Amino acid sequence: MTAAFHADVPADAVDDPFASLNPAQRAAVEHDIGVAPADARPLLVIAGAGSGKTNTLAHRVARLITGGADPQRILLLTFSRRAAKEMTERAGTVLHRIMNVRGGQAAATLPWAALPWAGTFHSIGARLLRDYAGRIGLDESFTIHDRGDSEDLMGMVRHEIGLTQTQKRFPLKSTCLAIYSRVVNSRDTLALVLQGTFPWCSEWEAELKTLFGAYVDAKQEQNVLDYDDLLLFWAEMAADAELGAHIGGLFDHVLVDEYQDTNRLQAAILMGMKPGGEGVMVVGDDAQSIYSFRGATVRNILDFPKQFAREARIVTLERNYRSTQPILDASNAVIGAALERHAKTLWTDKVSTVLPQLVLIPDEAEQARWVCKRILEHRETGMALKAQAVLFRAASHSAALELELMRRNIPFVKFGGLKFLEASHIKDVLAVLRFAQNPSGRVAGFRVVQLVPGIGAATATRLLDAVAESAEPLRAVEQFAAPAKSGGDWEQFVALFRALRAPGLRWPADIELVKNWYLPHLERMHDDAQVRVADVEQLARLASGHGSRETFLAEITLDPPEATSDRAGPPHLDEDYLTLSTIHSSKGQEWKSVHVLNVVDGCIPSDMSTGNSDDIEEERRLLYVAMTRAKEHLHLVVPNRFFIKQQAQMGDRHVYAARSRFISPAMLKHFDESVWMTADTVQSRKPMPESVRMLVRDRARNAWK
DNA sequence: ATCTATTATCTTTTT
DNA sequence: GATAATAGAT
Repeated sequence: MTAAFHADVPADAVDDPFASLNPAQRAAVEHDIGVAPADARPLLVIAGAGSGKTNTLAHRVARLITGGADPQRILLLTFSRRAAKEMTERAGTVLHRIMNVRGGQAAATLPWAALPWAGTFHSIGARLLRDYAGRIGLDESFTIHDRGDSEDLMGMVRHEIGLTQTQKRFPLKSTCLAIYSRVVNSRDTLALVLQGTFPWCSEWEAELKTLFGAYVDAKQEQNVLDYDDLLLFWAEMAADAELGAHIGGLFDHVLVDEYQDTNRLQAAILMGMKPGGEGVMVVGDDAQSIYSFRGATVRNILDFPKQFAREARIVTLERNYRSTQPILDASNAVIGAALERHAKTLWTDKVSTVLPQLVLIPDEAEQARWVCKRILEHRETGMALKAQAVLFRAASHSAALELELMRRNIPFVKFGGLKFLEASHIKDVLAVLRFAQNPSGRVAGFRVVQLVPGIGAATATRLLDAVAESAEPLRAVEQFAAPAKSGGDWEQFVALFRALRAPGLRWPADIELVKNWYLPHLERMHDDAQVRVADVEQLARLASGHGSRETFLAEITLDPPEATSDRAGPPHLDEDYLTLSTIHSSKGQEWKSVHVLNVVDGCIPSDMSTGNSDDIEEERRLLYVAMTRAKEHLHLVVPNRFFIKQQAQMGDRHVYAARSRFISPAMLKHFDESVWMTADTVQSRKPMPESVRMLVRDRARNAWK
């Protein structure tokens, strides 16, 4: 259908819809257009920060379609769901513009049903696994564990095989899962991962190996998959000669965004589907690689050109459309000090006399006040809150600022950190739905059953065993002899379970049933039931937007609502609000004004990752990413005194922090340095803070330990 | 066997 | 300052 458009439109039309692209972007967009799909060379686009990467990808997709590609056969893999959505919309916009330019009739009839195969690696993996479940010995009613669920299952297995009773403390379940995940995603051996990333767990290598084996068995028995399985199983399918070719054959074009943050497993998926590299295009920037803690490796980008049967073409985008030259100068200086990177210097024609600001502040409380003040000043000059953001290394770093913003009634939305899904009442509701969907899943079942008064761990285990042995889960539940004291509460649960398993049930009726059953328990268990009820209502609203219980459960775990604000639900879209975000979650975004909090050693780089030089280099890139989010105004804030929560034996304390090591004295010329000290502050410093006395006392005591 | 209170441990970033 | 394993009360 779309091929027809191509035929009757000259590529060099006067009203060229691609006129806004620069030569490098154009080269990427036009790469091998008109070449038979099977002959197209792979393409690597190295796209510097703010170089119009999204725009280029969107134009590329549109160009492929006008060139005759079938949108149903384009696979577009992005890093987040949000990015997939944005990319799809942008491509649609470009396409519509092209069609309008090239004669209205076509535009009116264009069947632009978006891109059905645009999404994250994980969500596309989930979909393929659901489609091919039968072929690979998987029951298609599988449920997907989020990180919390996976940790709980790891904990259950660890307990079952007796690793909780060891002499010396065994690693926490969260650590065990982190190690396991790292092994899977990096495709390294357990020994190597332990040595490189978790040296303090090395002594447990043999036990960990046993534990992971049992964990994998448990997942299979219970018909659950964790995040890593979505990639792992996909990679396994892709590695199979026949199945891999079949799945690869579903697509003519495979485009991958943020390729610097993919791991070896993801690269293997790509290789398995398209060993010849035909129709493969990846976009990334090694200077913005910030996810190595998740197994991502820059090697994917570096090795890409020679990885396939056909050598890849490389296009580099160096022109920056986002920031002013002074902001770029400072950012380039920071990344220029990196040990190893692809030489690439961003440039722009956006002149400005405003240098990025580096401001020294007495302490964190003052930092919060100062940032609020600057934000309001910006707004006075007509800059909406939506055009401003505050970025930080760890979610907890914004606590003081959040208080100050609330005190001043400045609306904000926070990205990153604690999620909606981690609240216990939300987990309860989802666990009920998950248990109904897949009664073999013990993590969900274990949680749900214990909500009934009088039922604890022991009874729950007996029930789950009964369910596992029975062919018909509902019957096992109905016939189960619950403790007498659970009485009516138990009967109500059985009634709920029966209703949820009934064949005629139409989503989202499920959620109403669960809500009615759960609310009384919520009142009973929590004093602050009010707020929690509002969260459950919010979840119910979310649920009604999905087609079925199965898709709702899958999508909510793969694409959790990521913003949290203190009120239930984010502010309305038409309202103006400030963005607070971890640097990781700020990837791909931009604002007119950006504040970066705590630009001190101990935060950036984080205390946690000063171990080896690779970690430190990643922290440097993190600062680079934060700085390059700014279009016009960039403020780096350096609190002099900085409160940290340390190990118990040291106690909480203030430390006198130094400016981040990533901003060397030689770089100061790129900044406008200032010191902020109010009369207010000078006075408040007179009384000795309590915690400083504590530190002295602790030191005296520790000297004898 | 369940529920409640107490003590010891660890505290980044996320699909 | 939350979480997890443990001890004690019902």
